[in-house]
Amino acid sequence: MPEELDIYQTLKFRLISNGFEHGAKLRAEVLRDEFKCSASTVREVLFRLSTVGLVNFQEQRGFRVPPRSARKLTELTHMRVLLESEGSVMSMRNGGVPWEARLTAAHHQLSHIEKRIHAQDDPSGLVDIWFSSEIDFHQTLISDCGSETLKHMHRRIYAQFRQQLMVADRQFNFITDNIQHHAAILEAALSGDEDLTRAKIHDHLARHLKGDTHDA
Amino acid sequence: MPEELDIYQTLKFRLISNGFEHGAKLRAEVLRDEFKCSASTVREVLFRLSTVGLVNFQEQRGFRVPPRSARKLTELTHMRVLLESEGSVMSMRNGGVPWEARLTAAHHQLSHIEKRIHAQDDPSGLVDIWFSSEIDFHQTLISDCGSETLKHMHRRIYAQFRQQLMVADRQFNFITDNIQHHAAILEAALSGDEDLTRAKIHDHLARHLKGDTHDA
DNA sequence: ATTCAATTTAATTTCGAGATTTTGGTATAT
DNA sequence: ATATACCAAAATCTCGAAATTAAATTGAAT
Repeated sequence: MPEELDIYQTLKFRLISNGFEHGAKLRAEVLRDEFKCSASTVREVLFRLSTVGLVNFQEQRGFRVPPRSARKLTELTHMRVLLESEGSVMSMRNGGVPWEARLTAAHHQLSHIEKRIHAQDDPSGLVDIWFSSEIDFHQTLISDCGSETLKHMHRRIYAQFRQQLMVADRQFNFITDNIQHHAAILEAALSGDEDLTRAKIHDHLARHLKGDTHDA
Repeated sequence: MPEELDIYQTLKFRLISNGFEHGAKLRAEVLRDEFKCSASTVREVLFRLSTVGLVNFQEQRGFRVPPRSARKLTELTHMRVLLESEGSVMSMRNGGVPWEARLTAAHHQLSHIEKRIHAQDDPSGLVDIWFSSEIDFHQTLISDCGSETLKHMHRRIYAQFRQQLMVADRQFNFITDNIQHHAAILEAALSGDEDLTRAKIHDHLARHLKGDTHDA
C-alpha cells in the first residue's frame, strides 16, 4: 500500500489550509513520529511537495514552509489572471456546448454554497465545501483549453496562492462581491466575448494585486 | 561536499541537450555506478529533476525521460509566447534604460554568434555558445518584469522546450530567420510598442505552433 | 563587554540492506 | 486460442544507522 501517498495528501492539505505556520521548519525527524514511518520517507514526500512549490528546500538546511509575502501573493495573483484568462479564452474556442454546460454546473454549485454562506451567521462549517467548489469552478473555466501544460502550471500557482492567502476573514465579508464576480465571469464566458471574460477574471482577482489589505 | 549538486547539474545538462533517448528509463541502480554514489542519492536527484519537469516520475515505476511529443512542444511554445510576451511588456515598463542597455548587449552578443553561424559551413562548434546566448537573450527580455514567479516558471518551460526540441537541424537553416526575428524583437522592445513586441515574440516562435492561429 | 575561535550539540545527507511491489514468463482451465 | 492464476526475476521503496555538515555553546583574547 503506497502509504506515502497518504502522507503526501495529508501534508499538502495541511500546507494549503495553513495548518503550519508560515516560515516554519519542517523537520523530517519530527514528522516521522506523526506518520509512523522513516525519516527518509518524509524526506521524499517533502521533496515532492517542493516540486509543487508548497515547500521550500535549501541544500543542507532542510525544508521550510514558504514565508508569507505580500509580494509573492501579488505575483501569484498576476499569474492566475494570466493563466486563467488565456485558458478561459481557449476553452471558449475549443470547449463548445459541453464545456458551457460543465461551467454552468460548476457555477451553480458554487453559487449555491456562496449564497448559503452569505445568509448564514457562522459559515465556518461550509469552508471546506466552498473551498473545493471554488477550485472546481476555476479549474472548469480552463478545463478545455487543450493544454495540459497550462493546466498543470495553474494547479501549481493556485495551490501556492491558497497557501499564501491566509483566510483570516472567517466571516466571509468578501462573499458578496464574489457572488457577483463569479456570475459575471460565467455570463461573459457564455456570451463568447473574450475581452470581457478576461476583464471579469481580472476584476475578480484585482483585490489581491495591489498592496495587501486582505484580512479582517 | 555537496557532490549531489554536480550530479544534478550533469544530469540536467544531459537531459536538456538530449543526452538521453526520449522515453528512456532512468534507473538509479544503473546511474549509481557512473557517479560512484548510492542509489538513494541518485533517486533524490531524479526527484529534484522531476521538480523541474525534466524527468517523469511514476509511483512504484521509477523515473523516465519525458517522451517526445509534438503536442507537448506546441504547448510549451504557447507558454513561452505567453510568458515572454507578458514578461517583456512588464520589463519595458519597469526596466527603463538599464534594461534596454542589457537587452541591447545580449542581442549584440547573440547577433554576433548567429552571423558567424550563418557565414560558416560547419557551425557545430558554435552550438554551445549559441545555445547559451539564446537563453541569455530571452531571459534578459523578461529579466525586469518584477516577478520572480514568472521568471521561475519561464525557466522551467524553457528547459522543457529545449528538451522537447530535437535540434535535428544541425545546419542551422533557420538561422537566417532567427537573425531577423531577434532584431525585430529588440527593435520593437526599444521602440516601446507593447503590441508590436508581443507580435514579434509570437512570430519568432510561430514555427513551433501547430495548427493554432494565435491571436495578434 | 565584544569578538572570534574552538568545541559541543543538533540536524541533514548518505548509504546499503531488507521489505514491498511490479514485471515477465509459464502453466492451467475454459 | 484466449484468458486467468501463479511463480520467479527485477526493480522500487522503506528503513535505521553512520557520516557529513550546519548551528549553538563555550571559552579565551582584545
